[in-house]
Amino acid sequence: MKKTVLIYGLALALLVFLLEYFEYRFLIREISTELFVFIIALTFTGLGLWVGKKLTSQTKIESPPFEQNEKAIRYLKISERELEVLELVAEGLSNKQISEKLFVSVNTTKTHLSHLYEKLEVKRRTQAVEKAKSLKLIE
Amino acid sequence: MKKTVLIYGLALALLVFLLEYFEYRFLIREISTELFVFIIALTFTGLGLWVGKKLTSQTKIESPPFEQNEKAIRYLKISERELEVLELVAEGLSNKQISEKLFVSVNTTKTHLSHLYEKLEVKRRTQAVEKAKSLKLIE
DNA sequence: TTCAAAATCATACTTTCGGGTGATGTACAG
DNA sequence: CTGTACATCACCCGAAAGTATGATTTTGAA
Repeated sequence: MKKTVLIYGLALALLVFLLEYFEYRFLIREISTELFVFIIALTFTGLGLWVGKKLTSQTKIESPPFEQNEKAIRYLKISERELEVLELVAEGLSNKQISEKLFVSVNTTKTHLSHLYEKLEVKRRTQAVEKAKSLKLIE
Repeated sequence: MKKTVLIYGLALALLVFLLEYFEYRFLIREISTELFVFIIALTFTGLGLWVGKKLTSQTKIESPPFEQNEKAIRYLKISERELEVLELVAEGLSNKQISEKLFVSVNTTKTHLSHLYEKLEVKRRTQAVEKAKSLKLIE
């Protein structure tokens, strides 16, 4: 942002001096003054647009890139592994599929899930996913 | 947008003519040419910035208030009742709870769900919810 | 080292889901 | 009137999910 302003300032200064240097030699006397003014106006309009775009494009946020609510995770004492299971549940995987992905037994997955249900105060996987999403624990 | 461009064009034209009219009378001879150029540059930079802002501010959308994809619902031949069940499933309710809410038997709910799974080409309720949300069938 | 939390797994049991099939009633278009 | 779509319900069966309890191992902090 500061860089943009600096570049713009330099460009402006340079142009002013160039114009000043050439003004009586070629431009002003050969082309009409109105055209001269028009060219300057157009040039700086372009520059203004460009700068405006530069300045706003950084402010404009397309789609918030998902900020995981780590505070909530810590507060609810949800462990790494439990969060992994939760993410896979949210993808619609069955306990069996989750177990295969994580290289553990189905029993382990079920244990993790039970703990998750307690911590999230829910009874079913669908509710867990809903709550986790609303709390931004997962995407 | 078109209005903005029009206003901008008129302003530009007007300014050019004004400057042309006054150029030899007062400005050019009294103030230095470099200052003259500078003022024009600054003015049109401002205009450029303003126009740029006008053009981009309309593109920015705050938060789309959820537009149900009715075309998809029709295309997938999902019935009213099925959609109701789907919404309740998405809220994390069990088949039993859904049945009680809709005053039907669990069997009916299960039948609706079976049809939904076929139409959505999924196997489980969690996947159905995921797909339905991505297709904007439900919120 | 000791203690606690986390991760792992097991066994047993209950509940819920989902698939398959078929039946009935209604409403609506052709 | 007849076929089609929809909604309703039932029964059965197997798979998946969830509960309860207990055990072992790992890990990291006190």
